[in-house]
Amino acid sequence: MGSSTSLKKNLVISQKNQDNSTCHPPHPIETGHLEGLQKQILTVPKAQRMAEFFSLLGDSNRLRILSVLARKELCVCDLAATLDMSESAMSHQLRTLRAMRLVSYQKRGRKVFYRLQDNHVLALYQSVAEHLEEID
Amino acid sequence: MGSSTSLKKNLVISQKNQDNSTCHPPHPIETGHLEGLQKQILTVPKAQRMAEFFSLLGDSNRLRILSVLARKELCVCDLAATLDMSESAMSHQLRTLRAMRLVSYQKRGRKVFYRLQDNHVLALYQSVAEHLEEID
DNA sequence: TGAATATATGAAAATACTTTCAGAAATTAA
DNA sequence: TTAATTTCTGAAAGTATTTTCATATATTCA
Repeated sequence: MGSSTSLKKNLVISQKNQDNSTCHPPHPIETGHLEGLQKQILTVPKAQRMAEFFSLLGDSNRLRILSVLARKELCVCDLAATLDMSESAMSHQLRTLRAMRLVSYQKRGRKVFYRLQDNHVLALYQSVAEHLEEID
Repeated sequence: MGSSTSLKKNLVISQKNQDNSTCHPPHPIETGHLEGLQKQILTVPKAQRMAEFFSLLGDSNRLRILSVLARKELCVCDLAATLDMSESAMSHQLRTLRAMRLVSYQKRGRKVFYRLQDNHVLALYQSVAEHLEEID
């Protein structure tokens, strides 16, 4: 069982806007007051890695998969049945979760059982759940 | 200044797989042992709201915008210059951040200054930063 | 071994997201 | 008022992601 992922957007791309005239009616900005700022902000590579991680949680099917696995390890077909997804779609999603090490798996007979890799992710999404209740 | 957003994927869609034969070589699954599970998992609407939130953080430009605003409120054109994005792209991104109430803004003269709405988001992404350092 | 079951995979189709482009709207200054 | 500046907007273009479909691989059982 190999491994590969999607979520490429945040991995590689960069280097747009090579010429520094980013503003469309270009205006003479004195960037002096911005330089200090530029050194402190999230670097592009870090932002990309972080965004890749958040993107992983930015899909309701993946979140539901994680919420099921939080309670019980489960094989692919039961996951698919529980969440009303095709087994193929489930398999693709599990692959991306695997690639980011959010789940681990164990083969038993012809079934493959998936489980959460750790509880860090759960903590994270509980934190978001709270935030969402706050802003309502 | 109106408001509208993207990130539609997690908002509305559902109801795929209307027929219950989700498994491709359909197999007679006894769903009895899954019913308890289905009641406890994240509901689709909740998962969608949560995914929508994570998606918002799932873009490196948006994360960098937030990281800049964490230090200092800034107008659109300075944000654009700092992060090397076009002002139009910046404006579009700020709109989605506004729509999800992660940033607020204040108009002064012809400039519009954006700032973080609260520090909840920062806390969240610090938590992810830690996770990312762990798994390296 | 052959048939059935469970999962995985690549490619194409279906969707979704982000940026650019062209131009509108609002504000300021001359 | 006219010109310049700043931001916003809708639509199209460019890119990315997710699902489906067809098929491959692996395991079990008869």
